[in-house]
Amino acid sequence: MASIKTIAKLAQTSVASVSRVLNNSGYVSAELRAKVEAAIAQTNYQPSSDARVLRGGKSNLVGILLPSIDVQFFGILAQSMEQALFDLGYQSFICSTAESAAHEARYVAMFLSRRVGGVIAASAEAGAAHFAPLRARGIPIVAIDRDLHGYASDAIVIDHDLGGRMMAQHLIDFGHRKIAVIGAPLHSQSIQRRLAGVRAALAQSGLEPVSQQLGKTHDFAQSYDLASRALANRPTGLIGLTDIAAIGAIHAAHDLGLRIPHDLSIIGFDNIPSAAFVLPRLTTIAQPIRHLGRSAAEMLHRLIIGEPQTLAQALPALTLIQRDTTAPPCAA
Amino acid sequence: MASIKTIAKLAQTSVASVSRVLNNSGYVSAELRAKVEAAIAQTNYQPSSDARVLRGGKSNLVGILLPSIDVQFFGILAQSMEQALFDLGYQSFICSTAESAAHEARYVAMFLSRRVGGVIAASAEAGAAHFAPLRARGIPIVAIDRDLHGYASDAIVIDHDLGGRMMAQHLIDFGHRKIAVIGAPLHSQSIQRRLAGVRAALAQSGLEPVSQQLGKTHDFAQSYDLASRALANRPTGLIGLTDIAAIGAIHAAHDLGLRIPHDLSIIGFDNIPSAAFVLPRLTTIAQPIRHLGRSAAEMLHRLIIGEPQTLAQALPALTLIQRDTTAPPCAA
DNA sequence: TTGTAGGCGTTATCAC
DNA sequence: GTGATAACGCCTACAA
Repeated sequence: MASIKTIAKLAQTSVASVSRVLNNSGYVSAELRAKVEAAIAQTNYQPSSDARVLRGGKSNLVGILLPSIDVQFFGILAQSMEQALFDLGYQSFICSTAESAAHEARYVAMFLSRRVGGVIAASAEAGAAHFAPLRARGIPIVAIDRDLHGYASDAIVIDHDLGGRMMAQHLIDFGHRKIAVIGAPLHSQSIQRRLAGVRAALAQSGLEPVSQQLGKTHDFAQSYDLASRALANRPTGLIGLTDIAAIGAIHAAHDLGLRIPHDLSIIGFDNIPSAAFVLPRLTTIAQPIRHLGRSAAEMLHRLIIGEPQTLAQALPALTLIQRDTTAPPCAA
Repeated sequence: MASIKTIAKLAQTSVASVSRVLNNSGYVSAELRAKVEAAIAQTNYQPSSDARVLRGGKSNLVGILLPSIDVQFFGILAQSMEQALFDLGYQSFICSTAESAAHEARYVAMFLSRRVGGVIAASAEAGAAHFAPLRARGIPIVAIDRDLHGYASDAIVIDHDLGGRMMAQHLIDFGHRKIAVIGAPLHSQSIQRRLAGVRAALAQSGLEPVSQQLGKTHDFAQSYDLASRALANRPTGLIGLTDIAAIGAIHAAHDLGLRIPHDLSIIGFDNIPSAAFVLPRLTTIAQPIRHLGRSAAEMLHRLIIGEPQTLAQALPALTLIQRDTTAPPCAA
């Protein structure tokens, strides 16, 4: 593998001069610079990041910890973070933890040995102790989607509680009284928060869910099962804590012969692309996913370079997107 | 940052001994080992990968080049590769290239400076020259989903041509004669191959697409537009070169008042999770996505350690999954 | 304007 | 069994 020495030899000069043109620091004659650049081009030489880091430079590596990237919400989030970070000069390890603390711990150990400059995490557990070694070394951590009480330097987390309230209120405003809630994964902090918001709004109207079904995995098939169970209680409105849950519910309702929104109103959360492309089109609360990703990337960057944070980290608001799955309940 | 020296000092011994317990090589007395391990635990010390690599070790880094991970097909693929690779001891850079050769080149340069041990790529361009520097250094490249003529060490690519034929044949077997094709992104090699397969099968039955609409971006909204255009030619069957295309077509047909499959049959390709959760449920050709990802990871690993490849890299076959969007054409 | 040398954290080679 | 030490590739004083 070509090293700086190889280039120096090729250009008949010293490593110091090569280094100078590489970083254009110090003086180099135009002539020498030309020779060196020729050698570099010819060899396709790339300085070793390892050596640079070892020498005392920044690693420009960042770790991204997400439950998964095979569900679209996190796929979009991951891509927007990776791209923003790359443009800022960082390279990312995108890690899928499957909501498992054990997995997270393994990845954290890897981050440590790779000397990452920062971490963005949507962790399974709020305030998990395995983040302590990162903190101890002063490595900044940005929490995304979910808090990381006490361990995060900062956070990009939408108001899930409010989101939950919005979902419930939308159905209540339409006049629904028999409302069911389904969602997964149950141990996800954001899901729990949304659920709390839903229940709070319901309670304010003197209501309680006629059925509440939480599952472990975040997929259509399970959502279908949860919804089937919930529908046994004959709600007129159903809240999916994610779009995946809501879409599963559309199918369950369909298979039960229910017409949407005539017999059953359904609302979801996230506004993933599929939400607009199911039939009927799903009413949902939109999260500005890409925006969140970019914000997290920029926030981490500021943390890494030690720039003071702009306090007013105004995240774009959640917005209700009314499509075709919600309407007033039909007098039975 | 704690280094091996810190540990040595803490354990009152030399760096050499610490290194020995770290890699348990050579002799270390139980007593010394205990002291060293205590120091390591206490410090939460992790040896620097950079230094190890510099010293001459393997980097255990691999680069994964994909058009994107915000579409589910690639998200699933990326996650399965990353996980398999991590279990094999590698860390991955998952890079979204947006089908752009320029992006790819930037990432390749990064791979070079990071000294990755191998690369898995679904490249925008077959045989793109920017892979040459990797080849030159003997860095193995596994092509996935799409060939990389001349640049890949090996490839995990399904038979897209066959897949195309299967789609067309399914509709032909049902008796369809007026068949349209839509898909994107048009410059993707796999899309082109599937299209070729479709046209070949059609030609064998003396047919030609009544409309062929290819778009640039891989999303529902554009698919909707492509389908709307294609439907102007009144096909009885429509082939979506991806599930995304097919799902967009379902919506376009729906908005035009067409009943599926009564007025129009639709078939897709990939079998992403959404395919089973649209209404009506999409008939499609299933790719074993996760299996492909794992295979690519294992193949790259074998390449990296220099183990001879098992020639019979039997990939699981493509399978037709008939659901509710295809049926014989209705005599108009 | 250019070159020499030291040191970053590791591991392997050699003495002791 | 254990401890110095060289070397990996790079950058930066410092010397020339």
